[in-house]
Amino acid sequence: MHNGMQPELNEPQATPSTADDLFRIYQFFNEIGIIDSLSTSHLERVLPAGLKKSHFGVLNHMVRLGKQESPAELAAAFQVARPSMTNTLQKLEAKGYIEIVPHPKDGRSKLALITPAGRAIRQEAIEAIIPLFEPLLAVIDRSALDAAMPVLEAVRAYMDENR
Amino acid sequence: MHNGMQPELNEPQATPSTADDLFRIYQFFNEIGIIDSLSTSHLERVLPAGLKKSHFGVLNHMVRLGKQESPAELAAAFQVARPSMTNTLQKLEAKGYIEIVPHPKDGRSKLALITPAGRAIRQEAIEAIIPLFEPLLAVIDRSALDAAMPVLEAVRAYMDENR
DNA sequence: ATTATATGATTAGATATCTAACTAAATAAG
DNA sequence: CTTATTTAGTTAGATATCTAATCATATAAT
Repeated sequence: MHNGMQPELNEPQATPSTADDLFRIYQFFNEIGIIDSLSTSHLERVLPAGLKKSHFGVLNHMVRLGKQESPAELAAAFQVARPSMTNTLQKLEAKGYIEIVPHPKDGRSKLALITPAGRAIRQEAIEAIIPLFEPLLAVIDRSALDAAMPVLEAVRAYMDENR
Repeated sequence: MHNGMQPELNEPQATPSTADDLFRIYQFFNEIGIIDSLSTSHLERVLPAGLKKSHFGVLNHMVRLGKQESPAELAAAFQVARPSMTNTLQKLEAKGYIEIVPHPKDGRSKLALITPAGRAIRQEAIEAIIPLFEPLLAVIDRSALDAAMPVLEAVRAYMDENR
């Protein structure tokens, strides 16, 4: 249904063809791309207060990790450009979900702190997400996820290193 | 390294916990999102003539499928909004890679045709992509892909149906 | 100490994507 | 037939992301 590189159809069957492998990889990334855009729109449709995926991600990260981080650290954690994180943090601050204070030890840097309102909206978001994810458990079970995750992690690690 | 929902740590081990499954799904989508952004930037760094992933996707789709399609059909095939496809096609037409003609049977519609220049740049793009994908064959082998793809396809199909 | 380099954050500018609204044409309903 | 609805494409407006450039501060080098 979707696009893909041209597979070579007349390969000998005994030896796995490199062209075919490359075609599989292309299909793999295509599938990844479609899933990402579908899951992002599904997610943002249920997030409260007009939160974007990136906004929820940061709030959730802050609650989970429980430590104060600089914009640069957050940008690195989420693999986004620094100006993108500046934008995300400005939006969150404007909505009162985080506070941005000067870094006590480094005059160049800052620290992002989650506010009580930020914690509350993050909790609300999680409760909105759960019914979104739950039906998926019928489609992909735990063992299928267990099989897929290492592949995803290997691909990500490779691209992360060879950036 | 990345964000995720809060896993519940004190679950009984005998029964697989639903909260843990939900956490896995969240991690899964996170991994998907990171891979998509990394692979998109890797891809666009090597694409010729400033082609975007979406531009290459359309050209490649046209060559592979070999039939003339309308903007609406292309938007559906790539799961993007129609105005997005309008934009993509206008860029491709401006660069001379496609031509857009009226649909012979439907006055509302149009047809996108690839030009010789479009075929040439698509071929050039493929040759640029191959060395990008090849090292990945050392990281993910065919059997790992075989294991992962059905999971991806199941997730995509579910989200596609429950849009 | 002074200068050069590296790092953190932001601003500026570009662009791809989205939703909502609009126009035109085809199809269905009456 | 005439009208209502659906479908195709585009325009308008908003926004999240990116790269390049700028400014400030910290660290290294001389």
